[in-house]
Amino acid sequence: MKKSSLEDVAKAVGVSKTLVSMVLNGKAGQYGISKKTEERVWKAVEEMGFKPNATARKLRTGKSNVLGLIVADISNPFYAKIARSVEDAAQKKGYHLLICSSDEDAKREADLISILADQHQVDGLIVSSTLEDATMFDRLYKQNIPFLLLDREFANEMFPSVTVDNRKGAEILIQHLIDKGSNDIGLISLSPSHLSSLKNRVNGYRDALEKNGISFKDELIREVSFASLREDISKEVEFLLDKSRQVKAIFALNNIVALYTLEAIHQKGLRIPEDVALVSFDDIELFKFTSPPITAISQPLEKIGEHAMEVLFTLMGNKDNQVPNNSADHRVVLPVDLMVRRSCG
Amino acid sequence: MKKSSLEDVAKAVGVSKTLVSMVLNGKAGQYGISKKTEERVWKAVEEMGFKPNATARKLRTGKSNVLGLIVADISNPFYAKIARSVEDAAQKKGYHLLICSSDEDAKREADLISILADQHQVDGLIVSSTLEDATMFDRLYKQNIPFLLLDREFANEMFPSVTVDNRKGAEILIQHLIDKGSNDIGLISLSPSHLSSLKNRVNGYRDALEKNGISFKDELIREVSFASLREDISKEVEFLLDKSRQVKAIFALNNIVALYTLEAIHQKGLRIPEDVALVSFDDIELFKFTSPPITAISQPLEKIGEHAMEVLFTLMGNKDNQVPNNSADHRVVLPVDLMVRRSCG
DNA sequence: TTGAAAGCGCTAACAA
DNA sequence: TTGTTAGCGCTTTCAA
Repeated sequence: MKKSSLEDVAKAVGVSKTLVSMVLNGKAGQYGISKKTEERVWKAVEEMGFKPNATARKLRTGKSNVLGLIVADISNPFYAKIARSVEDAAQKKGYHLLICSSDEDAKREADLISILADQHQVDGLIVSSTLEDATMFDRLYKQNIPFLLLDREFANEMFPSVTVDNRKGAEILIQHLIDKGSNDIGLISLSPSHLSSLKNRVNGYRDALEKNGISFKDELIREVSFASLREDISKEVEFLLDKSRQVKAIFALNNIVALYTLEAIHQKGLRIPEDVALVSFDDIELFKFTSPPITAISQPLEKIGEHAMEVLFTLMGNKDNQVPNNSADHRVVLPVDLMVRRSCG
Repeated sequence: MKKSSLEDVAKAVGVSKTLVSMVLNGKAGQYGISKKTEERVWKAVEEMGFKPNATARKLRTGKSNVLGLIVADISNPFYAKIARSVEDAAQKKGYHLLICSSDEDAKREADLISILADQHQVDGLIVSSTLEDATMFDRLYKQNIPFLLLDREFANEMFPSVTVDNRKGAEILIQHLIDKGSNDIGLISLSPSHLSSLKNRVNGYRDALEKNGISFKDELIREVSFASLREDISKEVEFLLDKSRQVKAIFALNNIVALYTLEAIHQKGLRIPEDVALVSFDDIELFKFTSPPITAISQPLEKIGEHAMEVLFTLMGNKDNQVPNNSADHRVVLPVDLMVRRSCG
């Protein structure tokens, strides 16, 4: 069974391809095509089960209704939720998503960006970037390819982005710990630690200490590697919870770190929150079910997708007109919520 | 900055588009292009940062290196893991994935299949289908579009598929419960219950009872709706754990059901496993961290992706030759593992 | 060893 | 109110 083309439909109806194309694109009125002809076209389209070839259309118009989404790891529930949120928002506008995982690998991410932008020529690109320098995005900008940074941004650049208020979130979280009586709070970060989201969380941590007149101790900030999370975290938990340090609470900088930290604490035979409190950024479903449930900062995931699409949509409409990509309108920072559970008393 | 085309490269080197195309596709040797010319072409390609336009290529050759993946919900960690597994396997062969969620909605799934197959004309389609009848896939078969069913299949059809041994898995799981002393075992299924994976799990449950001479009680099989899981499950847990029924264990048919069941049991103030045991199909990371950790059947997720790509790859190579889609070689059933944790004593 | 030309299926400018 | 034609960027005959 061969797929039918515009030409087949045109022949069947006895009109030109042009006319069929016009009807299909809802321009029958605009071109003053007679109602009767239009109906005959629709009927044939229906009967033949004709579906316009998106590839040909893309080649001609430059529009494919496909967007690229690059995240660190689609199997991380946090990104999976974000992806779903973006998918839903995109779907409402008739777009679909090419989803790729970069594994926080700069080379891989750069490759993916190039493949999606240069080869597949997606209409727009949404990236939760692991890159440290912005040249890749400068290039996209110069190439006039609409793109949007998600979750992470670049310090000195004004690229369009949708992020959450990481700094404020961390501050609220730490303030909560302090209110609960913890003063010596360990922090477990992870590399690549240049990520804006992580940096801002550390800043929020410092803000909270400062506001409460607690002195900042460099040695309480630990960093583990993405490649060897489990072992590193076990070691750092050991380090932080050494009696000499009097650490009574640990701030895990993201959901995965929180999980391994929880595991490490359990393995040491310590109780949460009696022996040590635990809080995390990136609230995930799982945190409701752990023992004990973990207090965390929750991000407005549905909003993230909605805003992402809204901004990107604007950008895509503005491909070659005056509104510059670096307009402040194109930088959205969403508020976060503190989810209080039982992991800090 | 405009993207460069084959023509630009050709002009820069002073040769024809044909030649550049040949070089780019690694056919320089095959056509006897001189080493010197080839080098000049590569140099120009490099300098100009030329990337072949995948859309144009697709239009000409029919190949896009894009596959479609349709799952119920990409934010369900089970599907997220599967997606990642497929992504990795696909990536190794140079393919990327258009990922869509159907929300177990038949209409939506059918639409997605049509959009991916007919409009975007993906090279292949991987579907974890929620459909009850197979006409959609009959159509794909007739259209010669390579596709593969994942996780779920159709009872009387021999479509290519990669599934796990749901029946055996459920049997092992229930046997484990019986060994631990449970005889009256409730089962919480969910609609759409026509899914082969779910049906087979119920069959496995019956197999185990039968082998142990335990009489099957219809009223112990409960079904909840995908749309109102939480409330339904709360009700069914209430029903099953009513004293009159003496149910000492509950089998949750998938991961989401398990979570809500866990929640419902906790809310009733009952202890697991002392008051009631709980087991689940679909092992997910989370089950290691719940209180108590949940005994479950684990599926070989990486293998699923690998086999999926292997089968699909064969199919794609066989688009129009003799090997029929319904060859037994194209139906893979993978074994599963019992992960014993603390939720059944 | 290389090039010219046709054509994949569509849309849009222009003509009628 | 409808049709003709060119061309998006590529690959692939066929010819030289």
